[in-house]
Amino acid sequence: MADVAAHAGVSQQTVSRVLNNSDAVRAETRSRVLSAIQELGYRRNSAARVLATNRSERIGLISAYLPLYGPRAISAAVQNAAHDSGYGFALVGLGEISRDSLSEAVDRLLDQAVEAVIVAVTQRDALDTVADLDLPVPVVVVQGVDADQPLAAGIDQVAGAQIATNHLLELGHTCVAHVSGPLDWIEAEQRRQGWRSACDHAGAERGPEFIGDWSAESGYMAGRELLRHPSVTSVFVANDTMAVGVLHAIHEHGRRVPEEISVVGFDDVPEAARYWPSLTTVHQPFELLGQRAVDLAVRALNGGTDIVTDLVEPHLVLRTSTMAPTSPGSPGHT
Amino acid sequence: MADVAAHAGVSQQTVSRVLNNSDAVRAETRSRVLSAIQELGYRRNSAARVLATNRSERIGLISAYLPLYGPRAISAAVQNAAHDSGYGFALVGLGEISRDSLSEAVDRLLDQAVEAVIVAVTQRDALDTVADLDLPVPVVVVQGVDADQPLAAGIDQVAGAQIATNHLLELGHTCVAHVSGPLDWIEAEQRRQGWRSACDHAGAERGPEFIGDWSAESGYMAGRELLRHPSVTSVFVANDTMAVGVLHAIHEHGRRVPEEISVVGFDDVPEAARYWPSLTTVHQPFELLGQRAVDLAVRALNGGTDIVTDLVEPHLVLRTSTMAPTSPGSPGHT
DNA sequence: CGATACAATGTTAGCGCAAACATGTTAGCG
DNA sequence: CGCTAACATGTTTGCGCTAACATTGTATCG
Repeated sequence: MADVAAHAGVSQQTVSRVLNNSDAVRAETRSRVLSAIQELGYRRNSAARVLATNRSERIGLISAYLPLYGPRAISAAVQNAAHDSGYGFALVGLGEISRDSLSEAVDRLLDQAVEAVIVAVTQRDALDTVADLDLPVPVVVVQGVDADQPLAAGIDQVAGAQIATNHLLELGHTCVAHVSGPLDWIEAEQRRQGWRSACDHAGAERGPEFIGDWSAESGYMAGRELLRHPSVTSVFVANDTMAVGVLHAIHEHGRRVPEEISVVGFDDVPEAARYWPSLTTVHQPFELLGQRAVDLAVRALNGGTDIVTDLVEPHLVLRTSTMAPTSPGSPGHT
Repeated sequence: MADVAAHAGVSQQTVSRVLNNSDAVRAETRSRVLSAIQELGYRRNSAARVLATNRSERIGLISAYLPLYGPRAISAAVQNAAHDSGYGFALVGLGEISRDSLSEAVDRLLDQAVEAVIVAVTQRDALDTVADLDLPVPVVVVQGVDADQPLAAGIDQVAGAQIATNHLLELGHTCVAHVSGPLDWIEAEQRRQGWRSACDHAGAERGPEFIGDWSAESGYMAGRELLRHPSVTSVFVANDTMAVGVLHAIHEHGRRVPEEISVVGFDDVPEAARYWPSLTTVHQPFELLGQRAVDLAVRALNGGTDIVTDLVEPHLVLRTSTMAPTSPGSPGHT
């Protein structure tokens, strides 16, 4: 920076002012400095800047299970939103969920001087642990929003599950089975709760219930179990990936979707329209969620102390894996 | 740090020595300092450290198309490998590929003071552009490795495509069609080349060829075209996601996989075993690739100037979407 | 037993930048 | 024409840390 200053015939501080877009610099001086910068290929040292200002303009995200579609989509959305808000972004993925790994994740983020932390780990005890850790920066919880948490943004999982289940009920199915995610996930629990309440509210029978681990393989296992209940004509699966497994099991058993069994997924992964058959599913507005989460963080950084819980609504995407139940023997065709 | 020093009754420099695991500190002193750190909840300021040492111990990754499985898997693998090697990790994803966006990506990484850059953008012109940018840090290219690039690690795409194609040929198919990715992707081009050379080498007919964009939708479109060639009994699809679309098209047309048409994918996504039918595909060892890439970067940082191109081998995963061709009319069953 | 080495610690300086304050320079006014 | 205000720029200082050198204490040796 001193070199640039010398080259432009100004003081180092003036260069700093140009770089920070201070308006106390004459246009002519500014351009002289800018061309000196250009000429020397100067690049500001961000470590020194952070040290001097004590601001990093970076926010951090802690996420677990990044191979899964949901966490991944959230991470991408938060990154985009942070960038749009002029913040840098640091991600740390969690292998397992424990007090130690969470604490290490937080350490890594604080080492990177993040000004706020967004937590996308939707296990109830993980959230408690983080609250326990008592961070020196604002913490925003994203997805898996439960009660009225301090700073939280989420997609309404219960509503999403109800939409999915109601769709099946409105088609005339009298019994809806469910394949859930691991129940220590808040999302899994809430989707299950939405399914239950929709069935109960409609006075419909709750079909058999299976617990998976979000993987296609677990969906397949659940699907095989499901097929031992020949009366079941519809199933709400808690994510699209498990739905792939369920579909596989059904095909393998020689039964037809949707003629004999209707299937609804959750997530609307990009391939969902080309699964076989094309999968009716619940679409979650992750981009919006990311923006909301970053907004909350930024607001907290700017002194906002309001206790906000921000819930956005998912919607159903109708495809061909669902239809009205047919009486046994009357085929129907896609 | 001064507080800690005062609290432990030592100089600030001794605290620094403890934090840096210098062996010139008596054990008793060390523990006294450590407990002072504990007590005060002290945390080292990394910006100051970076400023003083002029080392960030961070490497950066530039990746495009992160929603796709391949780039995503590479990114995760590089992150893990970097962490294992004691390096921090900064990721910048690219929306579009252009000189400007690449240059901005590089800027963002250099702003984060990365010591090396790994480029996972496998478009030929993008690589040229990056080479052009003339970075002040080592650059490692990962995947889409072509000639003998300076520092590069990749998975042998040609070999992978040959394995896939040969598998079909060995089953007795006399004609293998191909659905490729966008041909400006080095990987797409190399997989196509592998398919061509395998066919030619075996003296087999190259079936019709379609160009997709890696998406299931494009695979579906390609599949529909493919079905207008009723003589085709096998197809090698350049990734699993497009294979989903191809399978969808085939099912929709009322034809059976693998009895009438065999399908091979590429990538071995986690769901591949539960697509319908279970998809034979080529598995890429991404974790290994990430390690190799980081190794190259670290070696370059430590003064290694060797011109290495590191190629690892993929392997075929046999599932049920492939079988020997049957003469028309003789069904066969899964 | 004094010289010598080495181990443990302290002291000083500077990394590159921005905040705060000091100074110079111009225009506007009565 | 002299004074003031507003603007443009320069100077000084310190952010928290480590490198390099300086100092002290302690064992070792002939």
